[in-house]
Order: sequence, then structure tokens, then C-alpha cells
Amino acid sequence: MVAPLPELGRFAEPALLILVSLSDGPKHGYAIMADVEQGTSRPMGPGTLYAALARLEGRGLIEALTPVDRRRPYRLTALGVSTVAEQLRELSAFAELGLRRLAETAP
Amino acid sequence: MVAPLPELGRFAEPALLILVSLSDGPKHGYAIMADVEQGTSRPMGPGTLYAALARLEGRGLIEALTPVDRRRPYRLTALGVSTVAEQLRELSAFAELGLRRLAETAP
DNA sequence: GGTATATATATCGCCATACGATATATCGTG
DNA sequence: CACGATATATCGTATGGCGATATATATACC
Repeated sequence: MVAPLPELGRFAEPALLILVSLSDGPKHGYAIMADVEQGTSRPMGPGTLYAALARLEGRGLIEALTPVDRRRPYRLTALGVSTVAEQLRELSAFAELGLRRLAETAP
Repeated sequence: MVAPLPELGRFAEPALLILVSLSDGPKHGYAIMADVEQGTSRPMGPGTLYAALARLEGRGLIEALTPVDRRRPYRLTALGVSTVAEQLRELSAFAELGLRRLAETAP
């Protein structure tokens, strides 16, 4: 059981969660929801998901594939791939910086 | 010069940026602004900053110190420290996961 | 066969909040 | 004294996160 630390407001950042989920390969909405919830134990409701998907598609970071049955899969575009990679590198560097600062200052 | 990748909406996450900035030691608002802008090349305006400071103080993650001159310094509370640490660990793990997925999938 | 559950997408609405703009005051310096 | 840097405060707007709700189909179970 993890300590009940307060959440930092809306830190879910659905867009990045979705992009990372798609880094695996194409997925449809429901699968993304399940994947994200599984990986972050923070459920993403349909309202959040489909709005974010529409925005990401509009920006050209993901593209819809031809639907199979009721499933509308999405996949990362080339721009999406480079964007996720860049964002994750920045994020990683930021997190490392912060952790280093904490370690140096608080003994 | 970095490639002009599209920003992922509001990914600034002011709260976390502020907390990391304070991991260094106490700072007042203006110094935090400068520190964040320096570290992320993404300027944080006063509107964003002071609103976020008020929220963080309300949540007990930071506390105001006695003002010196015109400066109102803030410092992390114990809760603030553990919260940043936890958030950064999660963030780091998430970034590493994403980068690993990208490396494995895209050749 | 009927009913409940899981799968799957879509949409509405509220409210938090990110962020630019603007205001105000003080200090240092040429 | 004028100008730029320092420092905090506040308002308005628009974005977007997220819960709630609706709908449809497939599957499982009794």
C-alpha cells in the first residue's frame, strides 16, 4: 500500500499517456484506456480519452486506421514518434534533475 | 537549435516545476520564475506562478517564510518534499518505460 | 432465451486552471 | 530623473480534464 500522497492537481497529462501507449503499436480507444489504467493505476475515462484522441489527430501526431468491427485503431505518425521521443527525453532529464537536487539538498 | 516539435498542449505543469525549483532551497516568486525559465526555456508568467503558489500553500506542500524586503520566500514542507520525490520517481519511471517501448518497437 | 457483464465509442457540461495582460511599487544606476 | 530590473498581485478568457450519461454489440451465465 502506497502512502496517500496528494495528487498534483491534474497531472494525468492524457496526451502523453496516450502517445506512450501507442508507442507499443496501434491500439483502439478502449485498449488505450485499459493500457493506461494498467500502467498508471489512474483510470482515464472516455471523456478524457476521446477528446484527447481527437486533439492528437487534429495535430497530426496520430492517425486513424481503417476500423475493424467496432474498433477504431490509431497509430503514431512520424511526427508523433519524434514528438513523444523528444517529450520523454525532456521529461526524463527534468525528473533526474529534480531527484538530484533533492538528494543534494535534503540529507 | 532544437527541432520545432509541437508542444503537447499545456504540458508546463507549473506545480511540479515550482516544487522542483524549491528543491534547491527556499526561493521567492520572482526567483522561481527565473529559475524555471532558465531550466526549461519555457517562461512562466506571474499569473501562472502566483496562482500555483497559492494552491500549493493551501495544500500544505509549501509554506511561506517571513518576508525580507519585498520578497516572500517559500520553502517545501516535509509533505512537499515527499510529494515531489514520489512524483519525480513516478515520472522518471514513466519516461523510461516510454523510451524503452519506442526503442523496442521502432527500429 | 433472457439477463447481466464486458467491449466499444460518443457527447455533454462543469469547473479547475494555465496563461497572457495589466497594474503597482521599489530599487539601482547611468 | 528616467529607465530597466526586481517583485508581487489580480483579472479575464479559453482550454481542457474528467465525471456522467447514452448507445450498441458481443459474450457469458443461469
